[in-house]
Amino acid sequence: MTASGRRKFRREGEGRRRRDLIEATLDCVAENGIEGATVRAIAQRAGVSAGLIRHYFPGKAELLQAAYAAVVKRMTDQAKDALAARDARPAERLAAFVRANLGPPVVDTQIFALWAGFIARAHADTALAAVHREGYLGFRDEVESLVGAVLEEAGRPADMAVLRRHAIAINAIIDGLWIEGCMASSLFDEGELARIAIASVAAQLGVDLPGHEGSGR
Amino acid sequence: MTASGRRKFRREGEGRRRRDLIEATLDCVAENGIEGATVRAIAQRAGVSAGLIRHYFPGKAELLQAAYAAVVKRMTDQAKDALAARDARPAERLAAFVRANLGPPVVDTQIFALWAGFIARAHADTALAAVHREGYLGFRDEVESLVGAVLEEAGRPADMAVLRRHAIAINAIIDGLWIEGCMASSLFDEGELARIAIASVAAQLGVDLPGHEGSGR
DNA sequence: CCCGTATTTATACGCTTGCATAACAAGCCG
DNA sequence: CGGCTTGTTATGCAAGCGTATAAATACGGG
Repeated sequence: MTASGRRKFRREGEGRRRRDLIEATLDCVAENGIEGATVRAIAQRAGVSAGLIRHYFPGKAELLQAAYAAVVKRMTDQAKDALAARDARPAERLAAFVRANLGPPVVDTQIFALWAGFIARAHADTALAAVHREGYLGFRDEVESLVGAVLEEAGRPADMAVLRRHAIAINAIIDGLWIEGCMASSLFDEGELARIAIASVAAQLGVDLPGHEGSGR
Repeated sequence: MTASGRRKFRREGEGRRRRDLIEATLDCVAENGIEGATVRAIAQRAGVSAGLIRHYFPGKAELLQAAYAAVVKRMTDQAKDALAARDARPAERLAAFVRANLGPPVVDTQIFALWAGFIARAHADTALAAVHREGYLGFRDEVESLVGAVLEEAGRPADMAVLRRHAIAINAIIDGLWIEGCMASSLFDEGELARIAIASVAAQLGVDLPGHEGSGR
């Protein structure tokens, strides 16, 4: 008898392993904060030994960066899906965009925990900050171009400066409501955040948007 | 020769020491994130030995709670000062409130770093979460009562539900702009955030507020 | 079928962390 | 001015961290 206590294992492709490790990292961060994402905890959740992490990532820092990039991608993809789905009127697309960002898949305790954990760390970690900035600017550009189309449709085309201010404000509304929703989801009815946001955006732009009370119902 | 390498020290009152330790904790968190706030780092910055912390706080967790409570107090006090200063028209008070929350003392990298660090941890630490919730609800109540007064002045008193929705939206605008300002202050001119917020709030409520472009200048 | 290689595990190392403890000294009270 | 209280320091400890390294295993190509 060999008495070999060594674990059996299967070899996996690099892509698969990296994905699993990132997913395990996100689970750990969501559950116990970023400080709960230790190398050992991540490895255990991924079902591998701790040393394997350093076979696929130069260090823990790089794994965290990859994990945060995955979070950013998940959030922005959700929003962009909402845009691709409708190629209808600009006002409808803007409303759908707002709704997508304040609905169940994005407004989520776990995603917020990830966001908060990484945002906090981004202050001391310039690499994480870069990942964040990239995703953020993409989001804001999206809002700006949507607003431009909506105002054009309404016959009130706006110059760049006005457009920029609208985008900043609308972005703030979405962000603010998203945070409130994530941190105290029990305080809001289903769809309430989206309705508040759409009404607020409509007031901001001085247009009617499908889905809020002043829109013909 | 005694060869005593032991440090000289002065005895201080309890209040003073606790305040210094909290201040040192905030400095550490702001500088290196919450993970940079180790017992030893805090003690060094406070100019005392590490063991003293446990003489004034049961453990590190309680020190962090006290520090976060100090942050919350600092932020809300700033805003409430803006209210006390003017007992003029409700519209002016609301504008001052918004401006106070989006000006230099509150919009600040360091305060944001503190906020982000604690918010992230609040997900796994129920005591911190309680501290946060308390400060947050106070803020929102303030907004709600201000909005009520403004609408009353405008001759359009609103029922509770409408008031609540307005407060949620306005709170979101302030929060969102605050975050944007803290994270990318270089992207905004001086006072720009406050101007955008006031314009947005004015549009939201359908009233004129002192300090935005449609207000008679 | 066996060898070679790349994946994976296991173990150990150095460091830092929060916390406990005991020695020490500052300042008050008699 | 000497003793006592207690604020304060210094030292040590066990646990946990990220990382380095070498052994062991899976699995494809000869």
